[in-house]
Amino acid sequence: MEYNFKEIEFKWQDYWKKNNTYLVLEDLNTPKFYALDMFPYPSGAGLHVGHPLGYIASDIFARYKKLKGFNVLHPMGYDSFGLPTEQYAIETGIHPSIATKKNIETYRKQLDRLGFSYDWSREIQTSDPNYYKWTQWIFKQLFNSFYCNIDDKAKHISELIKEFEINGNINTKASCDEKTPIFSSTDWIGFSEEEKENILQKYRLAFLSDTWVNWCEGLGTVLANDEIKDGLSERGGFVVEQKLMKQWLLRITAYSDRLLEGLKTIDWSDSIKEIQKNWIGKSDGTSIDFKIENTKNIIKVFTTRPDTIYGVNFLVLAPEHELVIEIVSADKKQEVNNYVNEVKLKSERDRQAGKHITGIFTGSYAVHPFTKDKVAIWISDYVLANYGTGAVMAVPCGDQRDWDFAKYFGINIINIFKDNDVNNGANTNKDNIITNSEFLNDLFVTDAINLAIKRIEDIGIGKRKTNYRLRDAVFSRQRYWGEPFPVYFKGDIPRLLEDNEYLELPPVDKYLPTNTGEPPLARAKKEDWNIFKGDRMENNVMPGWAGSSWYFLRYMDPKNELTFCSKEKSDYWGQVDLYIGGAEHSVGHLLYSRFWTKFLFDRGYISFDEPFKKLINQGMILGRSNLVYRIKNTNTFVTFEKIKDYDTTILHVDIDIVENDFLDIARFRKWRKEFNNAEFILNDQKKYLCGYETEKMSKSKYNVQTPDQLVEKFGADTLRLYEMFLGPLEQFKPWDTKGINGVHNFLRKFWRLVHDENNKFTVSENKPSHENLRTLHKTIKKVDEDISRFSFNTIVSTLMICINELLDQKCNNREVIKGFTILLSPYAPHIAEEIWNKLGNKESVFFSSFPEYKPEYLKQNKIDYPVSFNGKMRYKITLPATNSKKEIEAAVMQHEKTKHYLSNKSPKKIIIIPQRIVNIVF
RNA sequence: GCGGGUAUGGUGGAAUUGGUAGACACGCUAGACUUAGGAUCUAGUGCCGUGAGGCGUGGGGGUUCGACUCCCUUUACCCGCACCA
Repeated sequence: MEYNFKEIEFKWQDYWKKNNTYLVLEDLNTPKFYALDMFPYPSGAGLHVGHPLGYIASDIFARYKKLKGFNVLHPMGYDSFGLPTEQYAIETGIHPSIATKKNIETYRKQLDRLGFSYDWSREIQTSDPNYYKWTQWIFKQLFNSFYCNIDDKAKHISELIKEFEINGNINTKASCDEKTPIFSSTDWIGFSEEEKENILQKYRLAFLSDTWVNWCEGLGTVLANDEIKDGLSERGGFVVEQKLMKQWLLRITAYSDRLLEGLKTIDWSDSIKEIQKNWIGKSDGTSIDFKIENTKNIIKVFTTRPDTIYGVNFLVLAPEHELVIEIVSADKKQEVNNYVNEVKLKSERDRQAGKHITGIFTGSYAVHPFTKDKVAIWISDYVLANYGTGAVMAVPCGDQRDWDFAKYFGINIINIFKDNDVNNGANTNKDNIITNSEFLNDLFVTDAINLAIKRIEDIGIGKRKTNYRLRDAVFSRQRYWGEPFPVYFKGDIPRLLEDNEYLELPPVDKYLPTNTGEPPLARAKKEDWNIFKGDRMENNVMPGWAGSSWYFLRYMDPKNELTFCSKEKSDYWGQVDLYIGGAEHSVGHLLYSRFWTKFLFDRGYISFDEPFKKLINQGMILGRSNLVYRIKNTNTFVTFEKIKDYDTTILHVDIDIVENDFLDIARFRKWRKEFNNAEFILNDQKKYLCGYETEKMSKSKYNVQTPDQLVEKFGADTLRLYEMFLGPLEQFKPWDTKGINGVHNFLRKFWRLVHDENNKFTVSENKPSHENLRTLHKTIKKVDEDISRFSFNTIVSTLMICINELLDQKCNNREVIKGFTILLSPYAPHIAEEIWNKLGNKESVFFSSFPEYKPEYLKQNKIDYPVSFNGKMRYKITLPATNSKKEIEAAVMQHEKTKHYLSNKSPKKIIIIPQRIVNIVF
C-alpha cells in the first residue's frame, strides 16, 4: 500500500501523546485564542458522524490560529450528569457513575482516533465531585446575592440586609417577588429569623418558592420550559402537567433586559439571536388598576394598548388567579369551581390543543377607571396565569382573542376606531385613529398610547411597565444523577453549608423516588451524607444545565482547588473566541450560560459579561436510509426500477448490507429471520437496487453511520476532510459516503506527488518556477481568506486544486511542498505530520507557522478577458495586463468573433473594466 | 398567525464588494493501461438542438451595460415561538 494511513495515523497519535504536543499553558507574551466545542453528553451509543462535524471545524480553526502565532486553548470534556444514565441505573441498579465512566472511555477512544488537538490535561466532567463542588459554590453565591436595580447588577445580600435595618424596604429598588410586602426598619428588626428569611427569599437570586411548575410524571421530575416540546417532555415524550410545588428557582428575570441588550455585542447568527429575543419576549406597556365593585380589591392588568381603554367592557382573569375565589358571587361559586378544577386537570398539551373557547362569568363587576361603567369579570383559560398579571382588560374591537370571546358569549362590542366595522373581527392596525374615547379622541394610536399612560400615571391607577415572557428558571430536579444542593433545612428555613463545605452524592439503595414521593436522595440516611446538618438535607438535585453553564471557565484553570477559576487565568483567556455546537441548545444552555456569566461578572469574579463572542451552529448531518420494496402480502422484493409495476410496502434496510444502493442479497436473507426465504425481482443487470431517503439518523431507520467504520476504511484524515467537504458548516446536509473516495484520492495524489514508484520519499531541490510559486501563493491566499469566514468546505476544494495543478506542473519542489504541508496540516494533521517529518523537520508541524503570502507571485502580465455581448460571455481574448481601455477596445473590435456576434449591427456602448471584463451592448 | 432561514446540473456543492454560472468532488459516457486495483491516465458531461444558435440559479416583475448576488411580489420546504394581553 502506497499511502498507509493506518500506520501513519497511529504513529503520530502516539507521538502527540508521548510528547504532550497539545499541552497549553498561559503565556502573557502571546495573544490568546479560545476555541471551544459544546461538550458532549456521553451516551451509551457513542459518537455518530454528526458529532465530530463541529469538533473537526473547531480543531481546524484552533490549529490554524496556532500556526498564526496564537496561544490556543482548545479543551474537551463531558457533560456527564443526565437522565439517560440515571434511567439505566434505575433499570440495572448499577451506580450511574459506573456507566458514565464506561461511556466516557468509549467517547475518548473515538475522539482520540480522529486526531484532535485537545489539551486533555484540562479535561473536565460535570459529574466529578471536584468539578461540581464549584457548581455548588456558584449556587451559594447566587443564594447570597440580590439584584440591585439602581446599579443594575447583582450584589451581596448583606448590603440588602443593611438597607432593611436602616430603612426597611420602602425605597428598595431590587428585583423581587411581585407580592413582597412593604416593611419599615422597625418591622424588620422585629421580625423573627424565619420571617426575615422568608423576606430575603423574595430577593435572593437563588430562592425557594411555591410555583406552578411543569411536572412530568413519566420522568418523575419537573422540567424547564425549554425542555418541553409541544406540551410533551423533549426527552421521552411524556405528558407534562401544571403542578404547584416548592422549588428552587434562579431569578434570571432580573437579567431580562441585559440578556436582550447583550445580544447586540456578540457575533451569533440572526436566527439564534431571534430565538433568544423571542424567548425573553420584551413588551412595553402599562399596568392599570380596576377596582372591584363593592370591595377593596383591585385587579391589576397589563396592556400594551392603553389607548384602547375606552373599548374595555369586560375583564378576564386566569382561572388560577388568586382573586377568583374572593370575587366569585354566591350563585356562581359552584360553576366557577368546576371550571377551575377542569382547567387544572388539563395537561399543558390539552390546554394548548383545545382551541375552542371556554370561560365563565364570575358574577362580579369591576369599575371602569374613566367611565365608571360596570365591567363584567370573567375567567378563561386563554389568559395565562404566569404572564403579566394573570388578568387582561378585554378590548374586543382591538384584539382578536377578546373579539372571539365576546362573540362566543354574546358580549357587546364597543367600537373606538374611526371608520371601523366591528362585525367582521378585531382591528389590530396601529395606524387607526381613536374615537368614542373622550380625551383620546382623534389621536393616532401611538400618540394615544403615550397620552393614556400619562393620564393613568397622573391619576395614580397604573404605571408604565415592561413585561417579559421569560420566567424565573426552575432549578430543582427530583432526580439522583445531578449536583446536590449545598443546602440543609432547619424547620422550613433553608441554610447554606459553610464556605468550605461541599456535598457529594450519597449512596442510595435505589434510584427511585421514595414511597411517599420524595426524590431519590431522601433515601440516603443521615450517615450516608458526607455532611449532614439541621433537620434534613435538601433532597432535590440541580438540572442538567447547571454544570454546563460555566464549564468554559473551568477549562481555564481545571485543577484549582482554591477557587472555581482564578481571576488571573480568566483574565488571560477571557471570552470564548469561537464556540461551535448544535442549534438545539439555542435557548437553554446558551441563555443560562449568558446569565451565569453576567452574574459572575457582577460579583467581580470574572472580567467579561458575555461568555461566547462568536458562535457557530453546525447543521445536522442527516442519514441516508436505504429502502427495499416488498410486494404486499408476499415475501418478494422488487428492485427500485420496477416498483411502479407492483403494489409494494416500503421497508428500511440496514445500510451495512447495501453497497452503492445495491443490496447484498445473501446478507439480507441472513439479516432477519423473516427474510430467510425472500424472493427478488431484479433489474436488467441482475441486481437489486434499493431506494433511498434522507432523514435524521436513528437506530430504527438502520441509517446510523459511525465514524469508526469510515476511519477504519479511509483513515481519520480522510474523514476530517470529507466532513468539511460536504458543504457549509451551518447547513443541514445528508450524509452520503459515495463522495468520500474523492477526498481520499486527493490525499493519495499528494502522497504520490512526494513518493516515487518504490514509495520512497522524494522531493526536488530545484528552485521552484514562477508557475509553481503562483499555485502555492494563490492557495495560501485563498485558504487564509476562506478560513477567516469559516468556509471550511471551499478550503478543501482549494487544496485539491493546488495538488491538481502541482501534478500538472510535475512539481514536488521542496519549498512548495513545505508550504502546502503546513496549509494542509489543520485539516489532515497525520499525513501532514508524516510528510513534514520526511522533509527533515524535527518538531511537529503544529509548531510551524502559516506560510506568508507574497502578492508578487500572483501578478500576471497577461489577462484573459471575457468578452460579453449584451451581458452574455461569448469568447475570451488574452491581452497584456498593462493595456489601456482604448487598446482593449481596439483589440476586441478587431477580433473576428466580434463581427460574428454583432452580426452587422453596430455597438451602442462598450463597457470595459480593466483587468476584469468587456461588455459590448448592441 | 408571528419571527428567522433555505431554494443553483443526475448528486454534494462553488461563485468573497453586482462582472466568465455550475469551481471542486461524486456519478455517468467513451477510450487507454494493467502484475484485475475500492488503482491510474486521457477525453467528455447544465438543458434543448445535427448545427448555427437558443434556454438556464423555485415562479413572476423591476433596477442595471451586466443580477445566483440588489429591490418588489409569490410559491415550497426547514427551524423557533404561538392564546404573551
